[in-house]
Amino acid sequence: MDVALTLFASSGYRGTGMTEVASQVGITEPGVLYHFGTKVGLLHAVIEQRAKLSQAFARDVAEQGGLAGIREIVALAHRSAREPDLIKLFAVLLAENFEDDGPAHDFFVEHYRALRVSVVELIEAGQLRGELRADVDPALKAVEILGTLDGMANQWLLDPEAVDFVACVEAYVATLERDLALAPLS
Amino acid sequence: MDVALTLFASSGYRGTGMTEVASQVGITEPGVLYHFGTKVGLLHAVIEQRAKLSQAFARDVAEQGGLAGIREIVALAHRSAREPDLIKLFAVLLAENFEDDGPAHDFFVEHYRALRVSVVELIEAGQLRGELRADVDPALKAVEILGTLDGMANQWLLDPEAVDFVACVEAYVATLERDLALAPLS
DNA sequence: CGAACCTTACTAACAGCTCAGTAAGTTTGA
DNA sequence: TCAAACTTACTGAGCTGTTAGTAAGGTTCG
Repeated sequence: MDVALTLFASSGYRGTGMTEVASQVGITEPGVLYHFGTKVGLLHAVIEQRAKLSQAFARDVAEQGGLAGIREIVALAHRSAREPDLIKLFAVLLAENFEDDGPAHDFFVEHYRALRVSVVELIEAGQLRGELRADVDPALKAVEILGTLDGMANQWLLDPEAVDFVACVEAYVATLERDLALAPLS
Repeated sequence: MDVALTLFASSGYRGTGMTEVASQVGITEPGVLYHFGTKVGLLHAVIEQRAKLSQAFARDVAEQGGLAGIREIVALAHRSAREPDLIKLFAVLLAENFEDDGPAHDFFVEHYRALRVSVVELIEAGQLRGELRADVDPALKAVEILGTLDGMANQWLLDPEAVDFVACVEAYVATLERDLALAPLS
């Protein structure tokens, strides 16, 4: 599954053959199919394994709530920068599953809905506590925050020499703190 | 090329065969190859045609400079929402070309560098005019703005029922105006 | 005539997947 | 204790379908 992750991340689901997955683990192609049944089975096994970790982390961040939770995004960026293949996997597979009939379309729909719920809860907690300004729509802000992280990551994956992902996230989080906080800091 | 655009957008470059492109225009596969030589030739023809329009629009927006330019992003969002296939094409092909050896890797690297330069110039113009606050790094902000638009569009493409792209862009642009403007508006 | 445009026919490579068989290890029963 | 029965984890061969691309030939039009 580690091999499949790396190959799916670099060549996409459609672009990787079972023969290459098999040869990189030192067995034959039917040997891999014995364990996962089909290629889609392998895909599901890989993404579900990783998604559980990712969503659990998102829930932990959301539980902190408000400004503390937002500041945790920087830690998440540091962790992500150390695992570019994992970020690439999700970016590549997302784009391969925009269409309704993609092999992981439903997974990604649910995945992003769950992530948005986590962020919405984070913002609402901050608003109730009087920590964050009340005139921002949590639903719209959640799309913005998740989208910004994904979009900046995409530019970093494409051109790591030109884009410093961690620096971009730090600057964005600073903006969020400045804009979302109830009382201006400076 | 319109057919290829739609197919590349929905099935990706790797996922579309020349036979399907050909059949949808009513000729055979070698008939298509006669015009574009290879499949990569067709890809280049499609993306270069559309990229010229896209970059010209970005330059026009950037020329306005400062707050007026930022407000133009809303108009861009309205236009994009009417052409989901075009947005999907670039999102899908970007993800297929993260790797150095992708058939359009170099194009996308240059494309995003050019877009970032346009946004940097837009911000710097506003700062020189005293319209935008001077303590934001234009390079980092450019990655953020382009990334946010891409990332929000991705969520919209994946799940149009759950994500209202135009509303998200309007909210984000409002945030930008509030945060980037030198004097707070409210 | 001759160039533009397209067809039919083909090739070599590769895709996912099935099937039959096998070697090794584990469990069960007298 | 020893062997039969069964499970696990594969291999090798092969099936069917599809891929991009080529070679050669023919039609249409100026």
